[in-house]
Amino acid sequence: MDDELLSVRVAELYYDENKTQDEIGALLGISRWKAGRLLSQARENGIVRIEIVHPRARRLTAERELRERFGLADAVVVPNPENSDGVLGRVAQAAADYLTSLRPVPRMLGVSWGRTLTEVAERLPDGWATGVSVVQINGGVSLNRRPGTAATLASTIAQRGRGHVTLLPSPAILERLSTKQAIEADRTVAEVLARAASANAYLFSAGVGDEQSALVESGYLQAEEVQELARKGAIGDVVGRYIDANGNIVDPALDERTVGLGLERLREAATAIFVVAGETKHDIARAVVMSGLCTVLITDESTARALLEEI
Amino acid sequence: MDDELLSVRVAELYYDENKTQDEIGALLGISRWKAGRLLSQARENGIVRIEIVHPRARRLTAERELRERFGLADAVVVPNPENSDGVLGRVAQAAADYLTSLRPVPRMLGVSWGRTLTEVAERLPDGWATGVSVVQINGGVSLNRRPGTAATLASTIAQRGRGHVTLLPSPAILERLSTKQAIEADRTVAEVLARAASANAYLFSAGVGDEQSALVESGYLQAEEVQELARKGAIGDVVGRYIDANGNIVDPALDERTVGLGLERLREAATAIFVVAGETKHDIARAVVMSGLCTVLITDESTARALLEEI
DNA sequence: CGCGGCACTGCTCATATGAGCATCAGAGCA
DNA sequence: TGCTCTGATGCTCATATGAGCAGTGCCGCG
Repeated sequence: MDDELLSVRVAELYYDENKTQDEIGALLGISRWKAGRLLSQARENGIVRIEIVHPRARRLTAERELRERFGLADAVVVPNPENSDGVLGRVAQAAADYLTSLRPVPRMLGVSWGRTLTEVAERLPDGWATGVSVVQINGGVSLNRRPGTAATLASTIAQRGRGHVTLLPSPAILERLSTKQAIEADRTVAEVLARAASANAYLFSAGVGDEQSALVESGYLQAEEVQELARKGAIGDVVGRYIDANGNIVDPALDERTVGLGLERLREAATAIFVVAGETKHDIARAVVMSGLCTVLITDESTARALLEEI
Repeated sequence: MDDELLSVRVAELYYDENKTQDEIGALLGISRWKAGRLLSQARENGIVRIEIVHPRARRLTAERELRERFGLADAVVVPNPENSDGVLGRVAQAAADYLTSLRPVPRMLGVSWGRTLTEVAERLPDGWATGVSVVQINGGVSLNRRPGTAATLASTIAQRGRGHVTLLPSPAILERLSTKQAIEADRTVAEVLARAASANAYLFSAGVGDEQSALVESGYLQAEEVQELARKGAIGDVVGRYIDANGNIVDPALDERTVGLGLERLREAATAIFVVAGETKHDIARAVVMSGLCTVLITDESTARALLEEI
């Protein structure tokens, strides 16, 4: 009987029959230590596969690699479910879990909006914090076709955290620079922006630069404008601002007309939690992570692998 | 954080990060014992799945149940491969392994023939035994369309076991009873049959009672005859003899014309190794096992499950 | 209000396990 | 043949683990 087969036998007796290595040794006519060594071999060679099957399980090895590779403060990676839908839910759940156990508890939390963050908000348990101030970090009131999502999301997070919300009463992108400057000068808006800049933690996601983008759906941009941005190298948007693969603003003029927290503030934040899920967002995720826009990454395994597979 | 989620975290740290339960306790702010308990829970609830992936792995739990349920001396169950072909190979490999490690080494081994046993013979390692006498237990020389398989199989087993083979020089089934009696009376045949009856171990498989049966393919029976047998309740054949679900001979007249070891000899044998694989053979496997035709069963997991699922 | 039952906790102690080390057998070579 | 090197073996000992037990707090019930 060759060594590999013996490994298999030992592994079977140990894991399926839960015998002790001593018993296994006696049974197979080998010493206790040989049994132990064969067992380690079996684990190393992948003959024994140990898997943690649970929607809220994580991939700690990938997390460690991400932290090291990109200098992140933290990373959370959840396994992809069998059928690819449900990823968003899992990642959102992980983000909710992360927020809940985040220490120190953030006093002021800046949030952006979008489908991903809505899912996160819905999964936050009641009482996830006590007395958190939530502030919107980019505009989006009223023009949204599904009205109120942006506001609802932020206020849900605040309510469940036993705190209050400050909404940013402004469109995300304005048509004219002068209007943008005017609205920014307005005291109510200026105050919100100041609060946003002073938050000690941020929670945001990112959009892909295509026609299904939330900014297009909400009417802030035309499909053609997005196509033009893509031609200029845009791969997606973060808090309403389009960036290229290096994390740079693609169209400074457009960016000037965009109301909300600047990317430089995000880059210097102590805690910037980036939540991203799904095959379509691999590229924008890479841009965000590589250009230092976040300190914490929460994502799915397939995205994590894509990030780590880089040479 | 609820208990289930905590279990998941503990399992991750224990199995993915191989930390000790002590470390995990410190990390999650629980006692070492609580960590241990959560780990057992995780295993019990199936959150942790430990699998042994190897073509030669076995299913020891099923084996134990089979032994207990059917009073077998031994049972070997191999996992079904992903794609259903390859089962026969795995089971044959298991049978070869079993024979190789069988103690006491059989001095005289009675073998039947068929595709399954051919596969077994091919997988026996050179030198699997030293000086084994192999004897055919049912007829089949010459009429076989793939000539020599039956003989080759037996002599391969003998050669690799450093022994010699005794072939049964007779058709499996004769057209007339008188011919059968005459050939049985012939000294060369009678001697072989006597040797067959005196073997201390048997190795055999079974055929399903349909038109693709080896007995039909070899020309011993017509398709119509098999259909007629099926109408009478036959579910398959063992060493050339057709039996019903209870293990009884279906057609005594036909059985009288069949040359080879009787089933009653098989039933009283100290070691009768039955090798069977594949979905189509579940019924015949059940008949053989339930009617005590074998003392050792070697099969695949799906067949084992079918046998055990009985009420 | 007091009591028994029950689940859960953290302990003690026996046992199982892995790391590190001395020993040994066999291959390769002078 | 005798030598050295290498890889495997079985040991000692420190550590990790699980079984069983006593203490604790909570619940429902009289």
